[in-house]
Amino acid sequence: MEIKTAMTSRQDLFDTLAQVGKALGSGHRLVLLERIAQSEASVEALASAADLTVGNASAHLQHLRRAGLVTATRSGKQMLYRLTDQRIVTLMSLLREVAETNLAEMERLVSRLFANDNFDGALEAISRDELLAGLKAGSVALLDVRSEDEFEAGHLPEAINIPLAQLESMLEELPKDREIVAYCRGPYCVLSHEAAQLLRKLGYQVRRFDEGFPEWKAAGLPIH
Amino acid sequence: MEIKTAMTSRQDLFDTLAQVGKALGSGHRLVLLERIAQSEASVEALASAADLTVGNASAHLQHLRRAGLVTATRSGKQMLYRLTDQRIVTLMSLLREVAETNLAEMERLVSRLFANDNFDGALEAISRDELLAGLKAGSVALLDVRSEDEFEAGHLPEAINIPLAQLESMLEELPKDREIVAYCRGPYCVLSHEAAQLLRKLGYQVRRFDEGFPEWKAAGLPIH
DNA sequence: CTAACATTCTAATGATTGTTAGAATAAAAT
DNA sequence: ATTTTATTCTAACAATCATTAGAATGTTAG
Repeated sequence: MEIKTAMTSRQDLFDTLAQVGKALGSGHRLVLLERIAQSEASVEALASAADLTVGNASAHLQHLRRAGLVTATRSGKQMLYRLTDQRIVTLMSLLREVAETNLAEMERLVSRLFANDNFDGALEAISRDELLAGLKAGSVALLDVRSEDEFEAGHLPEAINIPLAQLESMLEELPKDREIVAYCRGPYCVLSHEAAQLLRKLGYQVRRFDEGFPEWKAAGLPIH
Repeated sequence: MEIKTAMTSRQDLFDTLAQVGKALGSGHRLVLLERIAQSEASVEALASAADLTVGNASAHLQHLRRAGLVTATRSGKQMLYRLTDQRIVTLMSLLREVAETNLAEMERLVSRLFANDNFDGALEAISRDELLAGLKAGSVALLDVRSEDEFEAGHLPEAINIPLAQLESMLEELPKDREIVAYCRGPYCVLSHEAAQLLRKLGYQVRRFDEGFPEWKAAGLPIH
């Protein structure tokens, strides 16, 4: 009898832990989390980022909320969702690493996502350590190609912001004397990739950062 | 059209990533993983550890396998399952930390699991850093209260193994001159807790380690 | 070759989850 | 007060998942 209650409370504990796992067990929710990690955002903004109906997005957000991954506060008519905890970014990075290491399909999907990268490896990514070294040496300029509100909510130091859609018409903003490093939301965000491709076609020295703003912030590096 | 294919391959990628999340989204699978993290084990052993029928355990193990978290090799009539990757232990630790930080219910469940700890805080746990310091100073003796085969498959350096069930009849094995630190499978394993309680009742100087063997190993610390 | 054993597969069941459309709620603007 | 806007809730349905019992597969021992 004693043993049985011990067993069930142990199982209850793992079931509760599993709630957090379950929250990470939906592609739609992972996309929502990736977007929330950039900046707090309204249900409508999140629904559009994840390509969901508002009702459905709201339901997924409740799910994330029950799992303790996000919190919501009201601001006027809107509810703004944010991550409860920077460790959630680390959790997602680790999930990604484990998946990339152990699931053969991931490799195929990643290369399909970045499929138009057919410029003989020129669009190779730059790692966090290389980027830090380049920034210290003053040899690279940072370009943030996310939307303005994501940029406003936080960005890498010294970065300039040109959302991808406006890039071609705002080339004069770019420095000519340094290599440009473009970044965006994270490893599976295509914005920096497309920016790098466009700029390279136009003759710029450019690479993309292989992570994004949330990973930089979660690593405790300085932000603005 | 181009955008649509980009969108779907992006969604496919997150869906595949979500497979790993889903694998972590079941209490039964988390219990299986905790046990597998101790040592490779047969389906029957795993089923019994998680209190499942063999068929059901097998189905869950297939699920974990498809998610890339475990691999299986045949040894005679048995299939032996093991973790693909030490990072999975880290992933579970992070899951636990996030859950404990952000889910109020976790606290209640943890304290219920260790409910008979009513010895005025005497059974307080010792952290990894304190343990390392104590080992270096030679002031603590390590006691592994897991089963023999888990111990054989790997244990903390200098630890002696007395499975909990035999502890009371093997007290002469314990050193009298040092504080004893008991450990077992991990933070949610009750074995070390019950051992510490028993020994304390018998007058020993004893605490429990607040993690377990898998976390120690995943941290890259030396094992035997 | 046959028997015994460990595991996986299959089919059927109930339980849980994802999704949509539309009603209900809550705050802000007219 | 009424309307508009943003979000959540409800009910319903389809899809997926967990579980069991039993058949099928593969391996070892006699």
